[in-house]
Amino acid sequence: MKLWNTLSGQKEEFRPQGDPVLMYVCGVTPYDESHIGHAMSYIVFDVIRRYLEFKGYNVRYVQNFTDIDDKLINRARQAGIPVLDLADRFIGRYFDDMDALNVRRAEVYPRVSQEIPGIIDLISKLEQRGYAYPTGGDVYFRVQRDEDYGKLSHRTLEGMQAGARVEVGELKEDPMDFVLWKGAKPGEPQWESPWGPGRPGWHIECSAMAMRYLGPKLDIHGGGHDLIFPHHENEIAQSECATGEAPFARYWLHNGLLRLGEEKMSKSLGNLVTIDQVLTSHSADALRLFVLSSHYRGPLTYNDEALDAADKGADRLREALRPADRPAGVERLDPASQRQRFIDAMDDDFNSAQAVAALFDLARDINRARERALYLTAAQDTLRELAGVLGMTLDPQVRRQLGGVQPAARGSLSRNGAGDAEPFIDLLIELRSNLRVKKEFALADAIRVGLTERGVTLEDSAAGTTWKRK
RNA sequence: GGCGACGUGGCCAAGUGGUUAAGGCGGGGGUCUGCAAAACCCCUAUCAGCGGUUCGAAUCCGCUCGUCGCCUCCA
Repeated sequence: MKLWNTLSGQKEEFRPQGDPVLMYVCGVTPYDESHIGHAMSYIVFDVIRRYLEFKGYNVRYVQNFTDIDDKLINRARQAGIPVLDLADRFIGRYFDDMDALNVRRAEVYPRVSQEIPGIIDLISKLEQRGYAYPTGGDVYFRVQRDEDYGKLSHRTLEGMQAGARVEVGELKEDPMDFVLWKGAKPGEPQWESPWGPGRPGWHIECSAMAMRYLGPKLDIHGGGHDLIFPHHENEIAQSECATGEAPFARYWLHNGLLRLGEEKMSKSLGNLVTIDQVLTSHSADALRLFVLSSHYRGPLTYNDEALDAADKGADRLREALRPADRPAGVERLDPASQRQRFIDAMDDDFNSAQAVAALFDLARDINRARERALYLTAAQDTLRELAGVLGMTLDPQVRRQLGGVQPAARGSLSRNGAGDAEPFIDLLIELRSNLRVKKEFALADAIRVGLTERGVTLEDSAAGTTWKRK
């Protein structure tokens, strides 16, 4: 199994240190709703985790919440509520979204606000080793002392300082030095420390939390492409300088960024579509299919038409899981070759696009075999299993749930069906079936047309009539 | 300015030296069906442009054009 390592800039054979595989993925700063760029990232790492488990690894998966941060503090001030209350609120929303996307939970979700002692220890260690210095109430990391600084993002200090946007902080020894501890300002959350009251800087928390829950050497560290610099670069610097051990993480994995139109979707640009909004009109499987139909490292452009297409595709896969409508003969459809294609694709740096193609081909094989009355169950089990590795449920009920489902009601409705219309739809179908038996097709067709106009599509088969939302 | 990525059919998107360039969506034709829907079958590309390397390139190299990302908070 090979994966692309941002650190080396090439594909490498995956060799974890041991069992379980230690995996850390940077989480969100919970100051607002999550958007589909977040969905993309966490779907990608969810699939990576699921695939590792499929391959027989145990995975210890940790994801953080950065619940102390400038934006969070500002938002909380605007809203007139405590910072951690605001964080709690959006952490709750985050879990709702991830659950709706069928993203499996991490084993631990450490929060900065609860990890302060570990952070202070880490900064102290850096200070003792000469990698950190206090000044004006803050503590900075001394990049000049770290010979390897820039190795993840593949740039040099000289190259970065040539950038016009670097501002020289008056108290910093070097413009590229970054803050480990911020001195307290009035009205902000603060903790006591050897350098006076304050709060952690942005990058140190991930080092502290990753090391506390996974130890000084991770197998996989993941996040969005936009975290490579400065966040992950700084994480490496802090961690390796503090422990004296390298590498901090053996494999650095980064997903490409989601774009809306010609720009990256981001909170600061304000051009975002929330996960909640997308799931109002598209299934979670469709969103996953959309994300996984292209390679995780490349950029992906969101548009609603693409999601519509993904919905149709997801429907096609669901369709193949329908039970056989005739008794099967002795001949059996063997899914082994498509299964192998799927594995070969995923083994090659998680090439989910090709894996998805294998799934669609398997679906076609099943549909063909159905017409020839072959034994389908084994192949359908394989399709369900492999789709499951990609986190897709292919739940046949899903098509009934979309449309007219309000976001607020999503949580409850997603468990038990379409809501109020369902019994009436069933009644109309029963009526229509009776009319068809009597060959009163004009009336029967009128019912079908009427339902179609209201977004309900009927499908007749030997086994009876089924329906789904458009 | 520095570093990097990308440009494949109507749309989305795999493929990074060599049999017929995956797959999805869309479109056209057909089979099945009372008619539909679904499914199945057939058709729908020579890979931004130019030049080079090679027996052979979408795939390697150079240039041009275009798009995007990072260098500041960001998944």
